[in-house]
Amino acid sequence: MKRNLNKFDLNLLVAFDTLMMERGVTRAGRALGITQAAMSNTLRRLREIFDDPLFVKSGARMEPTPRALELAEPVALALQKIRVALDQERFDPYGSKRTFRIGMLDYFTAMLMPELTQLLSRVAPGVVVRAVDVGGEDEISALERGDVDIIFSRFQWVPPKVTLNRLLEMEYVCLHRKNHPLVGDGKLTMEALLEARHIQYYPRGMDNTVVDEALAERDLHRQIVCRLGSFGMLPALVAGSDLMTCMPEGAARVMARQANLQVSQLPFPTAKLRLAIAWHPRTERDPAHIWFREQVKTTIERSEWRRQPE
DNA sequence: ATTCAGCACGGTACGACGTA
DNA sequence: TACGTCGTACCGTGCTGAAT
Repeated sequence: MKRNLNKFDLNLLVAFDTLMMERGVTRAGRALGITQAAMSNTLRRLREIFDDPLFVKSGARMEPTPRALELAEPVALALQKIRVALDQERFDPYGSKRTFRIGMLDYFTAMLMPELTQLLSRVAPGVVVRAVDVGGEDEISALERGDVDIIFSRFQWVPPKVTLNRLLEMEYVCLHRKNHPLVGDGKLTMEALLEARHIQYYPRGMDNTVVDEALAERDLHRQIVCRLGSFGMLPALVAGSDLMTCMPEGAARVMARQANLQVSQLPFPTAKLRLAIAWHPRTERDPAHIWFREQVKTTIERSEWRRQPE
């Protein structure tokens, strides 16, 4: 059902969110600084709009209906974004000359930086972003030392004092040159994958790749003839040979576009790469940091490499 | 918690007026 | 004549207090 936002009173979402938290009309009204009667009327309007009771009496409390539970998270997230946006008025991005440091592996840099810098050139032309290559356990200590402002990475574990915001999951894929002799009609078979010679990319802090772990579970191994600790030479090596490499889909799409390569789905399932950003609580309420985290999140949410290829 | 009556406030429509 | 601004009347919305 489509709603016209012009006709929708967005204050109702604040009331809904408060009802979810307080589980009572009187308590929610008190929290919002209105009388219980006004709150009851607000609930009536919410019920009309969503065509659902939303909250039903259960003992002394008003419990949410399934429809209310369905709405709760998206409404809370939207309100959180608005609150963050309103907090930003104390930081002037357009006039700022600040440098923000992101700790991330080099292939995340390739994924994030083109679109992030493009976004910043419009909204904060004086802001500088510095990519700091950190890996594995170093990531958290770099954050704690204040060497970086945020980390964009996969995290197996973070200490409780670090705030983590999971953003996306990504499949692993295989990257190779176009018209590769082992890849017929654009589909990569297990036989071809095992017959091919591979470059293994192993950034700092990642001893074994997810793909090799998934193969090992099947008692299989790919032929690794070259191991690289950095991302820089990968596109040229893959483009100029019959070597294949496996990596997260987002990075593979960026590389494929840059070096005119081909991305193929793996012929077996692997664990997904779970990407998140993390920051230290001391920067939690800092308007400049809040603003910068939003820019990073927005870039990731809108990024080209998250969209399905045509 | 719900409903109702009364009240305040803001938005909209419309006419009068001034200006280019 | 067209356009913008201002004042006024009307209406819808949301509030409070009281009754249920």
